[in-house]
Amino acid sequence: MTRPSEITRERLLNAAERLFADRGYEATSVRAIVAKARVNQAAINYHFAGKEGLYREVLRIGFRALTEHQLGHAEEAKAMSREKALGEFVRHQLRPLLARDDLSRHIRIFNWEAVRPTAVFRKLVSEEAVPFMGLAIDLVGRFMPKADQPTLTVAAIWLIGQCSVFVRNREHLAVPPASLVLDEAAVERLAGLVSRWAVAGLAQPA
Amino acid sequence: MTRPSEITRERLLNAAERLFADRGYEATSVRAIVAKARVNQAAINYHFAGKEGLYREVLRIGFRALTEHQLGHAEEAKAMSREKALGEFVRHQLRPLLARDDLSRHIRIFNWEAVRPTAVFRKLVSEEAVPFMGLAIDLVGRFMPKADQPTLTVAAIWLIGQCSVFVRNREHLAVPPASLVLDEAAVERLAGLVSRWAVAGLAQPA
DNA sequence: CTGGAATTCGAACGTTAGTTTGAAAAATGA
DNA sequence: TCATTTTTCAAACTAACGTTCGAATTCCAG
Repeated sequence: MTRPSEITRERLLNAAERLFADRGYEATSVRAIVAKARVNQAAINYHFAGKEGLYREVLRIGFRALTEHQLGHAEEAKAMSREKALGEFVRHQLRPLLARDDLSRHIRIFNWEAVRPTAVFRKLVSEEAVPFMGLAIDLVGRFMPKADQPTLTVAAIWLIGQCSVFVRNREHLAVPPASLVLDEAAVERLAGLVSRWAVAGLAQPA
Repeated sequence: MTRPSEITRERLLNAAERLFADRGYEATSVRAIVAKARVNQAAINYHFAGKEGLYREVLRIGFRALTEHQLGHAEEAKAMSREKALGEFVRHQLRPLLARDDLSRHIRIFNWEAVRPTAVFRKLVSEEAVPFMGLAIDLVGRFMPKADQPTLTVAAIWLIGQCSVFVRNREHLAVPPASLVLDEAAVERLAGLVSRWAVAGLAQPA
């Protein structure tokens, strides 16, 4: 096993993750990736058998990281009150508004996929079980113990959508007519507002 | 004034609107547009000075139609109870889930812009006053008479986002794990659910 | 060392994108 | 009708895209 090529692989994955998070899959060219990674043009095809292969790998890493992060907090969440648990969920979803870390980038990439799912993504979700939606369904289920499965599914999507609208429109919100300032305090307030609205909506008698 | 070319113009606008609504701006090629419109390749550049010019015109038409439609219902809305008004707003936003008419296509195009705003779109919203957001702010203001402007803005975005998540993810929702059937009855139920959740969230004491 | 495998490299390939061109055709007003 | 303008058309152009290629280089076990 020879692997000094690991450096090139790592550089490509790192550069690609950032560019895919910022611009989405289609708008990111392989030339931009190899330039940012400072490797040769043909490196992507050699190491990942093409742009799609590279993207698949980035998605896989994102999946793993996200579900691990969520599952890691799943136990704690069960111990919290349902209101507290929902607040944490919302705060986590709004994270990309401020942070520029790995987790935020993963969320942003999946936000791209929510708009125009690539074939790569579709295949991946069908192959790998995604406990993410399951977590959201469990969460809303604590507010609606008597609801049936379709209603819970809708409620979970509704909850996720409430957060993603802010994440996705981040650039939009900073300029008029919205003119939101998105500093740390503002995001904290935002998370508080959304949580309270969501709690009130879910907790009401059906 | 000579204008037998109006036919070509109209055909281009019609074909372009449908393709832009389905695939977004970038993914729609001029060759696909002229093929669907059954006109010559160079027609777009002759009549609209390029793909961007055509898109700008489609956006302008969409803006006008949407705001007219909203303003047309603004008077009626004021006469309704706030709950009824919000229900109508939600139902209108969810319209593209079922219908394939002009209005639905316009909404879908703006849903594309919500994800990756084009330069054309940015310029247009900065030039033309968009009373759309104002309507949503007025609506949520009826539930939160004491809230300040930033909170109202956030609330309006929140409300719009609740609907757009379903519109945007329509294809996604039909397959597992969500597996939603989106027939007329289901959309009606969905609008009812979202309305009630939103009302409960907004109406609660701050 | 050293020979064979792994990796890097620059150049080119074939395709598709939006746009431009200049001549042909159609429409218009005098 | 005729001279002029407007509109259509087929073809070519330039740029960017993802990919492929073969030679050059680097790596590592024997």
